[in-house]
Amino acid sequence: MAVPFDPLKLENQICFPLYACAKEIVKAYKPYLDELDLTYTQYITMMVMWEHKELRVKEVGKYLYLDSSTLTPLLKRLEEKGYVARRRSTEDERDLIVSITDAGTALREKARTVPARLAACVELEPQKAAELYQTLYQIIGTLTKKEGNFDQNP
Amino acid sequence: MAVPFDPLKLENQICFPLYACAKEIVKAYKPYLDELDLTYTQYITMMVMWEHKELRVKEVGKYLYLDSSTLTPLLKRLEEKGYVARRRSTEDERDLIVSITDAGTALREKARTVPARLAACVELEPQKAAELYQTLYQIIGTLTKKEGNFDQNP
DNA sequence: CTTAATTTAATCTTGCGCGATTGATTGTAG
DNA sequence: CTACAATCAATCGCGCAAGATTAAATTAAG
Repeated sequence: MAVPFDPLKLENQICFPLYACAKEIVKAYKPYLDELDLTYTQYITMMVMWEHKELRVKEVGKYLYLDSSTLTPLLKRLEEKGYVARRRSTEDERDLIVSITDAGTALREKARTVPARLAACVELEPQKAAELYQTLYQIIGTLTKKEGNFDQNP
Repeated sequence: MAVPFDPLKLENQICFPLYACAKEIVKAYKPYLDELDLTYTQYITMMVMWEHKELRVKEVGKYLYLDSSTLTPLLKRLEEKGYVARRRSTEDERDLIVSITDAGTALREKARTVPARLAACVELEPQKAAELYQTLYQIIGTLTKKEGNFDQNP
């Protein structure tokens, strides 16, 4: 009665729940991020800007694993909303420098309660969360080392 | 010297590595799926079709956590490639029935080696993979039970 | 039987995400 | 100093995702 293991069945995939879970989490953020008029990607971009105040587009991309084709239009939208400023570097005009504005810094206060409210939705035990965190970064490390060097210190 | 825990720092997020990891995995699939002329979403859709042969769009969506606004154009593309057929149900003309074609079934053979080749890229220990699998489905279950009833038996 | 509510796929709009290309700027080799 | 390579941000095309709306078909209620 041994049922042969089928590697092409959806339920035997490890990648599918990862894909689906990421989507569901982004969806869970939506009501909270709507209050801030941010999408999820804009939100994590603001996190990077809250921490670093001023970065080149390239550096933002290193933190988020995104490139200019995604970030350029996204940063323009954040600029329209008034949360960041964009200007060319005078030393090297190829670089575009993104910096946080006062409105961007103020937005951080409005965002303070978001992580806790989301955590309440996810209801994940701290130990499992820690394991998940470690495993995910291990996979990211394995995959990004193969192609492309993601040294986080530019 | 206690550094206060900052819930708005990117490195303190559990959701960000989930989001980034899902993206990197889809990227890792790309070279293998390019050989099949499939995108990742098309690939998991084909998995559902390989298993079930014939489903309504609604049912495909239940398995993949996707709705018609994503699936309708995607299934049309799979139809253009010749891997699925689309027809209205005669009993209930609201339902559109998707069925696997011979070419779709044949594609399964070409896809057989994909899971193993991807697993080789990810290099995840079986025990960690099992933990990850369990945790992800736990989160998906928590999030999808809040809004929307995802009973997989229609 | 007729009207109203429900279900379903399709459509529309917005915003990623990424591969590929472009164009401007800078660095380097001869 | 000049040609060539490298490095950036920006652009383009395509394919998701998801919310909102639409239109057709079916079911339920009066």
